[in-house]
Amino acid sequence: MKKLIILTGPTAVGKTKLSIALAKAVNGEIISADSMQVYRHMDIGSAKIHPEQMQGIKHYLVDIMEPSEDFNIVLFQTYAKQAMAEIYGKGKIPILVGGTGFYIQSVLYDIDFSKSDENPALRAELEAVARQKGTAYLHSLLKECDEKAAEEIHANNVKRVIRAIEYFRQTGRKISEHNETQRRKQCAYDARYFVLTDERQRLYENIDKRVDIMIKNGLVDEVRKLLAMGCMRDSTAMQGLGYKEIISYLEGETTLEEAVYIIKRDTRHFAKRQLTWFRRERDVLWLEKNKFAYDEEKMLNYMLGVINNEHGNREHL
RNA sequence: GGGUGGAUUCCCGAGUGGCCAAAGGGGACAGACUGUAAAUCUGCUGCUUUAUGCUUCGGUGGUUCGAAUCCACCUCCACCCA
Repeated sequence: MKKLIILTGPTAVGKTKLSIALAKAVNGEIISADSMQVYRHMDIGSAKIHPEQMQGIKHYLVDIMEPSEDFNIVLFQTYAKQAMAEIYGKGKIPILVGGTGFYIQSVLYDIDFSKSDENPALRAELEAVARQKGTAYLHSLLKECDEKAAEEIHANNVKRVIRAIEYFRQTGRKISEHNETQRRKQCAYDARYFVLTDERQRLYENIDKRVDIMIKNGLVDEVRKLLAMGCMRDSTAMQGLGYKEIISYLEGETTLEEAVYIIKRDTRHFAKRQLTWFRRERDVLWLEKNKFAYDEEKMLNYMLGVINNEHGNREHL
């Protein structure tokens, strides 16, 4: 099995910095697993790595889309696999770095997304149904075609209810069964899955600080330019933290102060959700910064030890 | 100095005699997630031995079978008049 290193963790924990040192130490190249850094012109708000910071380490899946295009997990998986093939071809190790846990999972377990395309017309139709007849009614439609999915998905979670219905209408199969199969998949690589974390309070403080810096660095201007470029408010890219809130401000719906408060708060919520995701993942190696005295070299040494161990993650758990 | 309005659980805020451990929102905490995932959604939030239990609605005392709700005094805050 091929070696794959994953370095993830909640937003603002310090993944980027550590990833460069790691890539240098293992002769690796970095594939960004980040749903927002794929977009060009979204540098400040996505906390994108600067080219100088890369220190010659090649990065994949950064700046590959226009904000007007919709990125998604299937594209991610496709491109990431291509990048990995390229990296293995060079005899190097791919390092997946980024906070989008779902993206990481799609590669690690090679989740199968091939059977069902998204169908914008159907989605729009079902959204209209939800609006006109209510979420309970929409949910009852799901119950008719996939009872198990209906049990698992809360009626209020309209997006997921719609996807489940869409899946059934397009493939004639139940998404609940598909999910069940995918869940049982074994890891496709000889992987080391590191999750960098810090004490909750420190993490939150860093988030607040980072948002202030983003504003200072011109986030508002960045968003203004994106809008001038014709970016639509409801595009996937503009759902990113820091973008949708600044748009609200620019549209006069909130003050800048309120927007900043909301960005900070929602980023904290996001970090919490990331942590919940990683806790649930199997075979994860937690890198708690305080246990390494916040010393990057100590963390790196530990990681190298794990990486060079033939037995992989399990031996260390 | 005089007058009026206010003080509610971590915060904001509803509650004007029993159905109130107290609506709603926020935060915090926990969780779900398999083609929008920085999205979307859920749960929970006084204490405990979980009960016709205990403590809580600025403080003290009172009225009442019963008070966050009524009365008296006190403390603090806001505004108005001097």
